[in-house]
Amino acid sequence: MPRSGLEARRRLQQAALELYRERGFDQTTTAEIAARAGVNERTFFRHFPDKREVLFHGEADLRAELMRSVAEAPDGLQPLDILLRAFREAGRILEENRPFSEPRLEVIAKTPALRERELAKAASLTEAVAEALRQRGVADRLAGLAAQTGWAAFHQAAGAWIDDPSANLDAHLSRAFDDLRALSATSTG
Amino acid sequence: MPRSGLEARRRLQQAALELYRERGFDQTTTAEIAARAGVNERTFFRHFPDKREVLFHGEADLRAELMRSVAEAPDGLQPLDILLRAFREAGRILEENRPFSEPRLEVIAKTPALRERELAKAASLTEAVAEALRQRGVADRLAGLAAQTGWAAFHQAAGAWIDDPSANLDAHLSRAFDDLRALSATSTG
DNA sequence: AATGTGGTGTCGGTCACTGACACAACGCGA
DNA sequence: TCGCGTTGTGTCAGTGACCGACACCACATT
Repeated sequence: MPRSGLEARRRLQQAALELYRERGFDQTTTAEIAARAGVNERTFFRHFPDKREVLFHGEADLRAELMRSVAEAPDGLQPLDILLRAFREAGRILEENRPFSEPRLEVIAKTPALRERELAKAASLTEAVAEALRQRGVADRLAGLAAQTGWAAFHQAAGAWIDDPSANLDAHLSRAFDDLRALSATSTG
Repeated sequence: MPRSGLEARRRLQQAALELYRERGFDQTTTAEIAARAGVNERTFFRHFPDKREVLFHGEADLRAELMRSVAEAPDGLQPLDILLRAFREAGRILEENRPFSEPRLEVIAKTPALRERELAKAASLTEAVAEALRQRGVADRLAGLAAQTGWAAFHQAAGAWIDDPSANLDAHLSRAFDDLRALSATSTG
C-alpha cells in the first residue's frame, strides 16, 4: 500500500477541504476525512498533528518565499518597500493555487477554530519576516512593527482579491500599502 | 449549594491558573480544576466554554475601555492619534492589575494553545476597535489597517513595559507610535 | 404553601488524539 | 535471489475535552 506517503497526504488534504465545505468543520469527523481519502483514521494523525493543521500545509512554501525575497531585496529600500516586494512575489503562490486557495480561505473565514490557527500561523510567519528584516539591518523594534503592519496589509489585500477577482493580487497589494502610508502621513505625530 | 455562581467561577479561575502553573496546561485536566475548585467537572463547562477560556475573562474590561475611549475622542484627530489616546487610557487597566496579570501572561507565553487563544482575542478586539473607528467616519479599509497597526504598536509597547518597568507604559506607547510613523514617513510610496 | 428560576450533580455519550504492536511495501547490499 | 532495515499503514485500546438530558436543591416571589 504505502508508496511515498505524499499521495495519501494530498488525498487527505483534498478530502478535508471538501468535507469542511460540504458540512462545515465542526460537523466533519477525522474518521470521515480518512474514509474519503481511502486511509485509516490513524493515518490522518500520522500526517497532520490535528484536524486544523490539514489546511495549513502550504504555509512552509509561503514562508520560504517570503524569507528569500526579503533577503534578496536590493539595498536602499525602506522596510515597507521590501515587504511590498516580498508579498508581491510570495503572492504568486496564492495566485497559482487559486482553485485551492479560494475555498480554503472561505472555509477558514467562516470557522472560528480555523481562524485561530490562521492567526497563530500568521504570528509565526510575521516573526520570521521581522527576523529577516533585522538580518538586513532594520532596527529591532521597527522590524517587528514593519512585519506586522505589512502582514496586515497583505492579509487585507488577499481578502479583497478573493472578493473581487477582477483585479489581480498585485493591484490589491498596492492599494493596501498605499493605505498604510496614508495612515501615518496624515497623522500629526 | 448555589449562591450566585460568581463564587464558583472565581474559584475555577483561581484553581485553573494555579494548576496550569504547577503542572502545565496540557498536564492539567478539567476534572482536576473542578475538584480543586470544589465543584463538578460539568460545572466548569457551564461557566467556561472550554479549558482555555478560563484565563481570558478580563478581556471584556479592556474592550469596553477601548471602545469608550475611541468613541469619546475629540473631533479632528487622525486615526492613529485616536488610537494612541485610547491605548493610553486602556493601558491603565494593565498597570493596575500588573501583579495578577504576570503569572497569567507567563503561562500563556509558554503554552502554544493559550497563545493561539490570545491571538484570537486580540483579533476580535482589533476588529471591534476598527468598527469603532468606522463609526467615527474613518474610511473602511483604513479603519481595519489602523486598528491592526495600532494594536501591533500597543502589543509591542506592553511587552517592552513588562521587560523594562523602569519606564511607564505611556512612554513605551509613545515610542512605539513614533516608530510607526517613522516606518511610513521614510517609505518611498 | 405554591411556584418559578438559576446553579448544580449525575449519567451517558461523541469525538479528537495517542501509544503500542504487527504487518506490508519498498530500497539496498550480499 | 535472498535477507534486512526503513517507512507507511492498519488495528486496538485507551484518555480526556466537551455536550445533551434529566433530576435536584437553594432561593425569591406571590
